[in-house]
Amino acid sequence: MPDAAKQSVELSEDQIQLIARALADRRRYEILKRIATRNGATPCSDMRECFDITPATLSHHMKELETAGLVRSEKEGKFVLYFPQTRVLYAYLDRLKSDLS
Amino acid sequence: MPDAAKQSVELSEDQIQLIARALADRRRYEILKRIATRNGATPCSDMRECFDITPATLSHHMKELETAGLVRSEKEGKFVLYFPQTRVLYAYLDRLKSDLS
DNA sequence: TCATCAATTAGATGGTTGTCGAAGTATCAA
DNA sequence: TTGATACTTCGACAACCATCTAATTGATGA
Repeated sequence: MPDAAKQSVELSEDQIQLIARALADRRRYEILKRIATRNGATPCSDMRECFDITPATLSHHMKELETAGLVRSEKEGKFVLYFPQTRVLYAYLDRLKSDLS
Repeated sequence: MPDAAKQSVELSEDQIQLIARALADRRRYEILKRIATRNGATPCSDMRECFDITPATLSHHMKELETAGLVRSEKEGKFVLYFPQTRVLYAYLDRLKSDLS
């Protein structure tokens, strides 16, 4: 785990729910999995090919993931790149652990 | 963490989704939190008082939590007791960690 | 400038789900 | 046996959400 991922992040109750709901959709889960395991930039186009999904639907899901704080986006010309926000994921895991065990 | 919680549990893709969806509702999250932190039996009646909730709605949520495998129930006369299934929660956390980081 | 490609937004639709009241089932005590 | 209590199931309703098509914005290259 890189140092950046160890920095603690404060998650509000609302963000906890946003994250939980973001993870509760199968497609979003798979998309996030892909972005997370890449550990670098994932272009939007990459996912369109991979998931047999409409651009509109993909855009919707990406917004959900970004609103939840699980990914960050950057524009690169006419493309969009996505980066996993590992700190937020770890903060969520820590929160689940401390709330539910 | 008790030994029982360390035993690994195999979670199917479907169960992953069931758990994620179970956690995605605020009320269910609070209910589970209460059951989990008790670390023993939590009577159904206990939650009715605590959460200002209709019996029907509570019953619905408990079924969701139980179907997801996050709690186990036992009938005690006319009461129902709930027990946290810590192993399942930990299996879910492990899964998130390995899938998403 | 114009055509093209990438992605977002708008609007519509169908399916899912959280909620409740009412009826049903099960248990216990008098 | 009767009544009360604890919970479940049923049926309905409203809100939410994933999905799509079509229209829009924005950037690139010819």
